[in-house]
Amino acid sequence: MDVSVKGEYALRAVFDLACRNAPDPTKIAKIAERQKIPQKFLELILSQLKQSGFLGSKRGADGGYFLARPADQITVGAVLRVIDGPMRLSRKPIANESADSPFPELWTRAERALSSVIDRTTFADLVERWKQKRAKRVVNWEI
Amino acid sequence: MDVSVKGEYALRAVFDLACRNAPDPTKIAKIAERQKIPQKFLELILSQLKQSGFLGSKRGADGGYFLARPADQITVGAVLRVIDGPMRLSRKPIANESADSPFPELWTRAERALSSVIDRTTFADLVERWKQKRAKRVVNWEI
DNA sequence: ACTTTCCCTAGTAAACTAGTGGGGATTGTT
DNA sequence: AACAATCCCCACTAGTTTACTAGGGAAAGT
Repeated sequence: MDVSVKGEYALRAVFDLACRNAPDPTKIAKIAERQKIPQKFLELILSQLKQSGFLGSKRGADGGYFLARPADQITVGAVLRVIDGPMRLSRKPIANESADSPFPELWTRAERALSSVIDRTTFADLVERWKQKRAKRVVNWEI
Repeated sequence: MDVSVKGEYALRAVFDLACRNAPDPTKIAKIAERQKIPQKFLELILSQLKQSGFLGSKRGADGGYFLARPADQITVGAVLRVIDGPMRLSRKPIANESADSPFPELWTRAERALSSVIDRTTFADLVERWKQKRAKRVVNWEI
């Protein structure tokens, strides 16, 4: 029960776009190269992220992908959910399964806990934290 | 990224044993019947739970399985981990992958959140909550 | 026209999931 | 000692999912 490779690629791709928050599109090839993702596979993923409304695209000579809305309005959880499917601990109960079990309540608690992290973290947060971390490291190197 | 059927079976089996906290062993067939788990599959799971130290067993005419330690010392998380594998959001970094990414930190936060639920919930907790719930329901019916 | 890009459908090897089957080893009972 | 009940162990498998790859087609810039 971990995030799929595909899911991680999707996050890395969105993060890549969030870093350069330029409005001009970034080419698939560039993202693939920087993030070390098989290009054809990435095409698939980006297309899916577009269908889901996270990304926009432009085609032709200097086309590419770009964020469809500001980075502080895209959460890690939302991206993960469209790529990897709903991220629940419980599974859907089969037909006439007696729900007389202590687990459903446990699952909702667990899901809430998980959600409190991934649905409250936006890509803007990630970029900011990452920049601060880099800054810190540079300072330490200088000393 | 949800709990496998096998994982859920394991939890239900341990819960079943935790409910009747008798020291005398319970037969696989009984657990399978009560929890509606394919018997042969359950054998596999119980054996694995025994290898991992959660259960003990006795064989022969009236053998069966029993909890190897008190229910308040077995957590949901621990059981889930031995059956479904480590429950991390991150995946192991491949060889020389640059760890220069904002995700590892996010994953540890998410894992901690999840852990705060599943590693702090013991089967004793589950049994207690479940009994209270039943009691409540009965009272409501009576009124 | 021509190239560069995104776009779309399909296929596929390997791994994993959720089981099943067959028999052996132990233990309690007759 | 014979026997039945039970756990124990190893292998096998249909179906699904994962992580890709192949091969083109459509639009936009120059």
